[in-house]
Amino acid sequence: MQLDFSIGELAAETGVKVPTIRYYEGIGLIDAPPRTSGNQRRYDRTARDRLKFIAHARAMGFPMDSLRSMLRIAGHKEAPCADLDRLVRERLDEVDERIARLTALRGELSAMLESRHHGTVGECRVVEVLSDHECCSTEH
Amino acid sequence: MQLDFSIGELAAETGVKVPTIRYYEGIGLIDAPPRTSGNQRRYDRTARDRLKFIAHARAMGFPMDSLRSMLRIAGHKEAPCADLDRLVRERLDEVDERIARLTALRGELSAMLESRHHGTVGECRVVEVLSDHECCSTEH
DNA sequence: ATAATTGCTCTAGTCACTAGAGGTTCAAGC
DNA sequence: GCTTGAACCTCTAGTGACTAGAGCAATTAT
Repeated sequence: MQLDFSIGELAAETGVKVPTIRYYEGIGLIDAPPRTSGNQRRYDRTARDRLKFIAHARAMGFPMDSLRSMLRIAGHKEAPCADLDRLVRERLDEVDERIARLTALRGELSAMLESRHHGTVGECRVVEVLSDHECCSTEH
Repeated sequence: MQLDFSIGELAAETGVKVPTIRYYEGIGLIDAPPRTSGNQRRYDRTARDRLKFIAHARAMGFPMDSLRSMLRIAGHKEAPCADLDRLVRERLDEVDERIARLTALRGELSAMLESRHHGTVGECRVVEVLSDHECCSTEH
């Protein structure tokens, strides 16, 4: 439990910005670390790992809520993995759905570009398509 | 140019909520419509189409900035389509990239689920993977 | 004519940060 | 040991794109 990192070093290690680290502490996502006699934060490796976990999960698009759940679960090392698995699976489903929606959108966008128009905005299919949801083949 | 819709009717027609319509007016995304003698907003079909355009483009994930550009361009009916095309093409590229990133993420998530663990969080690969970016095959 | 609904403006709240002011502490060089 | 400059501290306020609520006025239906 050595007190190794200043907040700046922690930021450099994890890629999370200094004010964001303080913000995370403020909202209770990470614990308040011990301080030096001069009131500066000092973090240990455990804190660093926890912040890496957070940074990575955020980068993967996990919402803040899921993060809190995951952190809570990850704290109970003897607990069953099922809950954690469920969160990951939910996220996986979300990702699948977003891929599907984006793929549909992709089709729409490229159809817009392909439909030849007469060179002026007035006759342009892009405007038309964007104004009229009915002409889309898919939902979004 | 008949004055047909109250703000509530416009909301019902377009799917954009009433306060959001007022917000759009406030930030100058749509024009301030004429008012009744009692100071209520009355919209015509042109305004409705414009709002539909906005709603649809937003639903397709166009950022607010692109929206403003598109609206500006769409207003000049005699202008060439090239600028509008460029916006759509940019968006298409963005969508392609997001699909690629999500697909990579999908792989990571399902790999997490597949790697068999021993039933407790302590040995769980999910925690490990989330803590350690190095073990990822891709960037996010 | 009255009641219910819808509308009006204005302020403030949300989330996840980010920026800045104004002041203190730490680490390095001399 | 002292000084300098970078990094740290707290606090307030701002961001974008809305959303919620208060308190009041207008419209619409009965």
